[in-house]
Amino acid sequence: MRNDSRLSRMLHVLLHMARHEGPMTSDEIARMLGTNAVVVRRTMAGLRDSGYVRSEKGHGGGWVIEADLEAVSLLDVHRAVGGPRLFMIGSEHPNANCAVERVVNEALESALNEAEAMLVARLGKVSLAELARRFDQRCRSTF
Amino acid sequence: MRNDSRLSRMLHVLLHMARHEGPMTSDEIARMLGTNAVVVRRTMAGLRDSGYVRSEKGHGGGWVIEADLEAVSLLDVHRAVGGPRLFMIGSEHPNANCAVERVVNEALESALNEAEAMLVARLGKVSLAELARRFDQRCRSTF
DNA sequence: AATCATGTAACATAATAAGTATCGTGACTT
DNA sequence: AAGTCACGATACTTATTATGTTACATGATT
Repeated sequence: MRNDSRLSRMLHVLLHMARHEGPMTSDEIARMLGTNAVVVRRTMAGLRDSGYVRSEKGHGGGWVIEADLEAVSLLDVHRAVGGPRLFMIGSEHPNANCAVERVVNEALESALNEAEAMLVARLGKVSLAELARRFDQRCRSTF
Repeated sequence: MRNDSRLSRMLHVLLHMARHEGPMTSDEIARMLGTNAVVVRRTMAGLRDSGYVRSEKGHGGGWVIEADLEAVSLLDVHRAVGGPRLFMIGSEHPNANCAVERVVNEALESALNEAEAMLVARLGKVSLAELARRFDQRCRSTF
């Protein structure tokens, strides 16, 4: 698999739901994302457990957004979908016996931790509402 | 596979070689890393192509470090081993048709690019010599 | 000539997101 | 009450990529 695109996909879905009246079915969402309804349900389950969306069965059922757009950040969504590991690179043996290895790993992990802290801060600062506003602005500016 | 540990491993090896007289065989290195000689050759090939190490066949052969420790940064080594992708997360469809998707992906990629720039800058600022000095200091400080 | 060490190719393994098929369950419609 | 719709859950498959492993060829040294 090339990339973990769960965060990207879920943000895409949440913003659509925010501008959509009534529930959206997993099938509709799947077509939107170019994937499968089962994948949608699987990924949205995390959002449901976090209370950002609600799901309803039966006729007229589907997914409804419940989140306060101002209160939910991209970081919140990242965590809701499982908060996967961010970096591809790293070290085996975090606590190595070899002194050389320890020096190397401390240098690497320090750099990685700093980058992760920045990324987390950055994602935590942007709300769903902010993204929605950017979308609205972009739409208006085409006139 | 959990993590791409090629950078970590190669730094570990380079620092050992910097403190080691004469060539080290792939087998010695493999035992040091807890892996296989073929994996060592495969990974070290990148360092050889970048001119950081030299390999010699036959009796008394093996790997010799050639890098100027002051001139080679962790970033250089990262690139020499293939410069793999740094982040696990990202978006499919960098240039989506959907305006919502574009807004989402721009926000994500902006944050990722910023974190990547910081990480690259951080790795580019540390030289092999600096790591070697840290190692030497740590050894001295145990007396 | 024998031995040692690298170079290379081919194949296996592990981890994980994603894709797919299937069946169960609850809810709404008629 | 029956039928349909949509989610829930399970199981299996696929794709990707670093890593592990086996085997053999090539070149250098003794």
